[in-house]
Amino acid sequence: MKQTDGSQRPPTRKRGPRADAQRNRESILAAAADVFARSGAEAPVEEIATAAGVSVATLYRNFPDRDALIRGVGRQAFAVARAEAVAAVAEEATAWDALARILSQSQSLRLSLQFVVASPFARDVMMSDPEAGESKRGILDVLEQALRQAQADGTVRTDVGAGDLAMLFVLLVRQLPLATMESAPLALERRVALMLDALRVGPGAPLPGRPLSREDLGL
Amino acid sequence: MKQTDGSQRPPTRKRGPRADAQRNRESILAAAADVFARSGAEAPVEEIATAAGVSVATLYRNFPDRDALIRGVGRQAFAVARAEAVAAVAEEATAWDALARILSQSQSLRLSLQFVVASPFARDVMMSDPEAGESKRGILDVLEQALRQAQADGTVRTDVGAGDLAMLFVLLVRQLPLATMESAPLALERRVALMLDALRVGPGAPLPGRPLSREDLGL
DNA sequence: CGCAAATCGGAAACTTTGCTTCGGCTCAGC
DNA sequence: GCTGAGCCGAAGCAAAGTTTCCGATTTGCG
Repeated sequence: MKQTDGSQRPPTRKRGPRADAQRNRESILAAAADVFARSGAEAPVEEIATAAGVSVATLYRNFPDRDALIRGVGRQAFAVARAEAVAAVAEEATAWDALARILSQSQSLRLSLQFVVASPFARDVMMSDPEAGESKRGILDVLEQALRQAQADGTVRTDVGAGDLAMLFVLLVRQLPLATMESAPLALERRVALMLDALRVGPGAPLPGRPLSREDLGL
Repeated sequence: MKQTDGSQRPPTRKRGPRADAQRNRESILAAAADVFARSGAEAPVEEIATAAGVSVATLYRNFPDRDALIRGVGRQAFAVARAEAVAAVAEEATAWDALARILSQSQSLRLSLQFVVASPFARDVMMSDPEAGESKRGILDVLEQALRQAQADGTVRTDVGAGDLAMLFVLLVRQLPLATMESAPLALERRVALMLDALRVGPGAPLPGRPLSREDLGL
């Protein structure tokens, strides 16, 4: 676990990074978030560089090593996830609505949870980063409180905890290798909807899309 | 995709395999099923050999290459899974009971589905094996019919198909890397129970064990 | 009991895959 | 236009896994 880091240095002394370099840094970050979300935190660096439209060497200029890249992406994901969770709680009428919105819509939450529970490597990196730690705590506090509130409201079954939530979510959000790529996003939506239904007390809503057949999985 | 295969040749000509060799072959098969189930179909061969208490070279004597090993384990898993599915349907009173029993108890079904939907590699191997193909079809026929029947009985929601079932199952059955290893089996049980609850129409049963907290996942 | 063939295990050879660095070329910014 | 920050292709490494070799051991039968 190295402590190197790709953050822009404080604007003391010297010029800042060149404009195109800055642009590159951002598209790397975006591409990495994307690739990590889809293929897990151990996705090869080259895939990310390609997705970002730069060469590996360029990626390495911005992030000295894998750790730094993970940290960069993770920090951002954590921060955004927290903001989204807070916003959902503030804006939705009920705890259940907030929970449902967060779980079904926050890309950043998916990535964040993937980092801390699905990948031992990313987990180590993020756990040793104080800044990320704070965001992480924030996310979980919000989530846990929303869950408790929803349970108190009687909308969520009381025999699940925040740990169950995180676990289910991480597992269900992974995408299967095959499964006729085009229907993948819909399939994901269905799984999450089903999970929410499973958590909820009382009758839920019908699932989006149509039932998946054997053929959809190539069976 | 090679076509080599480790099956015992027909008893024509020559002596059969030596007794200890036969024993080894079986413990390799068992160990492999175990390791594949836990770590996925791309688990290193060495891990399997160790688990079986033999050396890699010995493993390679029985199964000329990775393909052959996968095929050996897969065929067996498919066959057992089909038998278990058939037995469940025959012995349980309702389609729902059969479905629940199959999904929550069949180790072989887990492995089988993992092979065909979770691992591109194993999928290729198994898909190109005619013998396995027949078992596979058998499993899915039984499963699908049980699902349809349960839906007709009004015990399972009608907006899911066999594909959804397979997908959910495969995803939920994977075990997370961390999560304080000792509680892993229980956590698995909870996930499957929750999934069954999600599929079922009307009120289900409480989940086994206790709610998982943040701490259970080390968060 | 003793031999020959079958089998085994440790270690070496080879392959693959992903990470990281190098060195010359290019272009943004003054 | 100059100049250094920044870019890219390609090469150098390292780790991990697969597969093969070969001398040592064991089984099964006479």
